Amino acid sequence: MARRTKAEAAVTREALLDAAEEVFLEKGVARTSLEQIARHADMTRGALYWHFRNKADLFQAMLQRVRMPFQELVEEIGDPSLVERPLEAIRLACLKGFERLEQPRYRRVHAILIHHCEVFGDIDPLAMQNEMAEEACGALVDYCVCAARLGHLRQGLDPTLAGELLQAMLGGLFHDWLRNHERFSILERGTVLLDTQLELMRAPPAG
Amino acid sequence: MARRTKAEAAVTREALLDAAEEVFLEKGVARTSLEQIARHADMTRGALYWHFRNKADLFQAMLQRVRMPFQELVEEIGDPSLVERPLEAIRLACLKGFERLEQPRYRRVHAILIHHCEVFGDIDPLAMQNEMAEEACGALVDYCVCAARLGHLRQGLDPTLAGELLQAMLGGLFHDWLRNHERFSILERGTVLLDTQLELMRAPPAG
DNA sequence: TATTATCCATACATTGGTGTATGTAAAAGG
DNA sequence: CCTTTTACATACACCAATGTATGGATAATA
Repeated sequence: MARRTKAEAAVTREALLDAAEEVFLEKGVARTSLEQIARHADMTRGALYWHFRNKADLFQAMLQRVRMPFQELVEEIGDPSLVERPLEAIRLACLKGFERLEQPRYRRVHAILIHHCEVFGDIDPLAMQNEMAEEACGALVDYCVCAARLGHLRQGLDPTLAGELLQAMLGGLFHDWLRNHERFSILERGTVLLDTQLELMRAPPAG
Repeated sequence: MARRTKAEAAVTREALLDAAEEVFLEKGVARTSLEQIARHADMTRGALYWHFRNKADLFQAMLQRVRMPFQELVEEIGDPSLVERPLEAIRLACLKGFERLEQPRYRRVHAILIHHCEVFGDIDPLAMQNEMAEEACGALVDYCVCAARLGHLRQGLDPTLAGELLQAMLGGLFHDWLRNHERFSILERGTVLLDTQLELMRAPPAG
């Protein structure tokens, strides 16, 4: 067969990553061979081994396409007045995250990372999950501490505990949804649950 | 070698299950061979294949030792007055669950099911997780509906949403703890988080 | 006590997957 | 236009794991 141009090669690489997402999600990472991925992309293992060193390398490249740190979500909103309304910042950032998660690529890759892969090679999925959770948790606690200083939190509610409650609730929702995304929309249910929880934690209007 | 007595054979079976727990948790289910499990129990694959048909059969037997349905926890408390205090029933049942999860066997097997195995053979871990989550969620919602009827829930708080919030929060805590149980005690942090959340959802004392 | 079934160890055949080596035709680059 | 490199396909050697077949020694049991 003829050699492909650079652009075509890039397309091939993306196609291999797309195929990896689909097959990983369906069969699990451990049970899918590189042969299955290659055939699913109408390629051979030769193409796969040219673009990636092995399965672990392919896996990391797949993750690289769906990075979504919590802080960036807040910054993307681009509303400077949110500094004075930390609870609203949490709300909008979470909604932005929900929306992004409903894109097939984000949903699939996160589902693979959390529910469809084990340790293999030099890949430790739990370490990656820990990193992401730490980032999100730390930010939420910080925002809650800030909210408490501004008197936005219900009296007597420890701000750290408030942040950890949010972290736990969002994490549980996240895991539950990724387990079977067809049961409900994370954007719809997430919005309702988040608003309810924030309402419980918010200081009642003065007067 | 000599044939073992029935009691010795039972001990062998348990030893194989214990070994499976430890190796599964350390290496992941997919990456551990039956040979590794057998050697870790000072046995050979011969013993393993005599007691279990294959890895999937061994896996199911391992799960069988740690069943913990939510309703049983409530019944085990054996306090009939809890019918009139559904929020307290939730609280005590969760605390009982936390305590049980700190036993190595429960912790290990649940960690394996949730974080260290993929689909294999006729085993679908996600389906099992779904079953357990459904049980717990349904019960929590029911208890919250009951609490609302008794006027124990904060005014304006939808009882179904309250139950789903609890479900999400507990699930998130559960997953987070199983990911790395050395970071904190689920009994301690779970108690604090649960009490905080219940306090937020409880109707303020009249008057 | 003779027989049978049990409990396991050992040995073997088979297979699916990996990594690499080699082939090759065209695109890049001068 | 010529050479080199690229972007794969094909082929091969290797290994680890599985399942089963067989062997053997004793507990169970009648």
